[in-house]
Amino acid sequence: MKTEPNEFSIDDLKRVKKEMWDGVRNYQVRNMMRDEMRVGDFALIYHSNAGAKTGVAGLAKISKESFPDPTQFDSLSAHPDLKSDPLNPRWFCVQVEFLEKFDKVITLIDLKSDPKMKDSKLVKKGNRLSIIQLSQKEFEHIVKLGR
DNA sequence: GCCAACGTTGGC
DNA sequence: GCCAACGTTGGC
Repeated sequence: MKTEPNEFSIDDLKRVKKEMWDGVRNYQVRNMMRDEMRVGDFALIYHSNAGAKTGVAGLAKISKESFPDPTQFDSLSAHPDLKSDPLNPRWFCVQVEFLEKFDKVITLIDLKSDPKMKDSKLVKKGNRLSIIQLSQKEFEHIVKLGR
């Protein structure tokens, strides 16, 4: 799950323990959160736009399954969607809970040069989704690198 | 700051 | 439904 660390980082998640993953306004990503994520699923936290520290920063888990993203109805939020009907909401989010911060960031450069990651959606060009699915093996490999 | 690679919008 | 124009993302 991508986040810009100057907006919300793994350190912020560690401090607040749990956070609503709101603001997603992409249908594919919404569908992943709404239809596939379940309580207890693991999620790697990825720092984007972080210069040399762009990469995977830590581990979290899903602590609450999808619910309507309240920020879509808030005209003062960063991503209001006034066309979304409160009785039939368009956007959903999940809640994420901190598990651990990795000792070092596994940089995108590391991952791109890693043969075990060569088939991963994470290193494929053109991916702009803020949530990217990994295989079990890819996930376990990154966790091992992080620890 | 640049720009490729998207996704969305809206006229037709 | 098509597609040009536009806006956004995110690595570099």
